[in-house]
Amino acid sequence: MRSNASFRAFSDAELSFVQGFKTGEVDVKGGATVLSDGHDSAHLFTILDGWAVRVKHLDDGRRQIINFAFPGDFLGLQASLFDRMEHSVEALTDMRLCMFERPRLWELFQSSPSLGFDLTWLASREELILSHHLVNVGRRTARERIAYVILLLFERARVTGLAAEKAFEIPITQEDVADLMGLSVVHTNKVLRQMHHDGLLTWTRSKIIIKNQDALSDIAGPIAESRDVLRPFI
Amino acid sequence: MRSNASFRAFSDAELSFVQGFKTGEVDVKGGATVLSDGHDSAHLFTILDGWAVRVKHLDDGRRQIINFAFPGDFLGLQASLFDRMEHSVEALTDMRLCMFERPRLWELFQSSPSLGFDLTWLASREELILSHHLVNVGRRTARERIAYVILLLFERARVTGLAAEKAFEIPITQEDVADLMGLSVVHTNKVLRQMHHDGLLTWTRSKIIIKNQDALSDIAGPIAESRDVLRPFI
DNA sequence: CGACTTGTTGATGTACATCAAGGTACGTGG
DNA sequence: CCACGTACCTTGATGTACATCAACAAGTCG
Repeated sequence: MRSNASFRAFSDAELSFVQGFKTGEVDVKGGATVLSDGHDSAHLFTILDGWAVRVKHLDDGRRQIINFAFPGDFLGLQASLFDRMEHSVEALTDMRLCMFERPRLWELFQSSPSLGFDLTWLASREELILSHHLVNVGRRTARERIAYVILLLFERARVTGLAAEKAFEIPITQEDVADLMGLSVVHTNKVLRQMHHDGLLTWTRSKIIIKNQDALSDIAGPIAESRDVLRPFI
Repeated sequence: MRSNASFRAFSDAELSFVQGFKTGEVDVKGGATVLSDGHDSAHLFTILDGWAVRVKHLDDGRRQIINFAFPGDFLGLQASLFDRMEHSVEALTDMRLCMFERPRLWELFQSSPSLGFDLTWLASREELILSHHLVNVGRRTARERIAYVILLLFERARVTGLAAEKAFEIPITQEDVADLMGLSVVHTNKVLRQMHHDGLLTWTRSKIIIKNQDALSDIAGPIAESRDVLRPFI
């Protein structure tokens, strides 16, 4: 874990505390539901490996992805603070999770201010990303939204180590992009084809190649600029 | 402040700490910009009185409201954690703010775990609300979205003490609703007129009367259910 | 091998945006 | 007090970016 570049360095004191706080690791199969809407959870998780989505299913089948979740992200905080999930978390790939006991969350704040601070940092950062999604879905065209998502995924894949120079593999379908950005699959596909035709990128069966990053950035706009500060440990 | 029902009870220790942490109060005129996009801020605020919006202005004039902000809400956390605002905060009404020094944020976590915990709670709750907005804007019809906002505002006005039984005054225009829910003003107005015609509500110049709350709730769906837990002090 | 998932494409439909015009309240200066 | 501007709301006509429907192609999997 220490070797993973997406975590910040942490002190020995923090390390020993985290070791005590942690109750084990779990493996989850791709496609499984990690946390489910409407339920509570006795555990908190941080992602050690694998990708997930936080997703809201409406009763009539409509589906909105709230955000992707990557290694280093924290899962289940809402269930802990509000006694109930308001969305589900579903594994996109096989995952490895670090598990904590929920009742000890309060203990964490008392014993380790720095880790408490990190938690606030994570929650605030997640909120920042959701505000970006909201701006995109609310006020930007399909082309802008999709360029934004592509760059977002590219950035994340790079950090996670899935990406080569300009090409990367992702466990994401076009339907996922559509459900994140409030579009239909069909329209998403058409925009993607158009972008392909314009020489911006290639998307073939979960492999994406960026052909013209500058042009994509222009379309995506300043909101896509990475605010990728060093991420806290937890 | 203690008398305001939207804050939780707090201990004497917390009280004295907060008194020390606080550097003063500020009054802000309605319409003023409290925090501006792209800038940093040397201060953090909690809202003692008045309403605001957190809003993103795109270069071509498009405008997305990220959320409303009410008494008890915390402003400027993002600027503190990420050294830069990614949206502006604009006062809708005259406001009274409680001001803190940003460098002392870290001190807060060290001295008072309970207040640190509250901060995480607030950040997580804001994230929860943004996820609701995202689901609405991404996957629900104009009518659903607007019913959702009406009930949201009604709930907030009640807590803030602006609302009578079924009628309330708000410092919000139809344009604000449109910009929150990713709609045009014109279409928002048409839906509102239709709702009026259907006997659901009346909206006349910043005064709203709920005529049929059950029907509105049905349209708004379960997402509008208030998750209104007791709010922490800070 | 069929069943299923994912991607692709064209035809058609519609929920929304945009444009244009006017109406009502309220403020402000003469 | 009136003339004027301005902010907000209202309504109809027109346009379009998107959704929906339908069909098929190409993997992939048990």
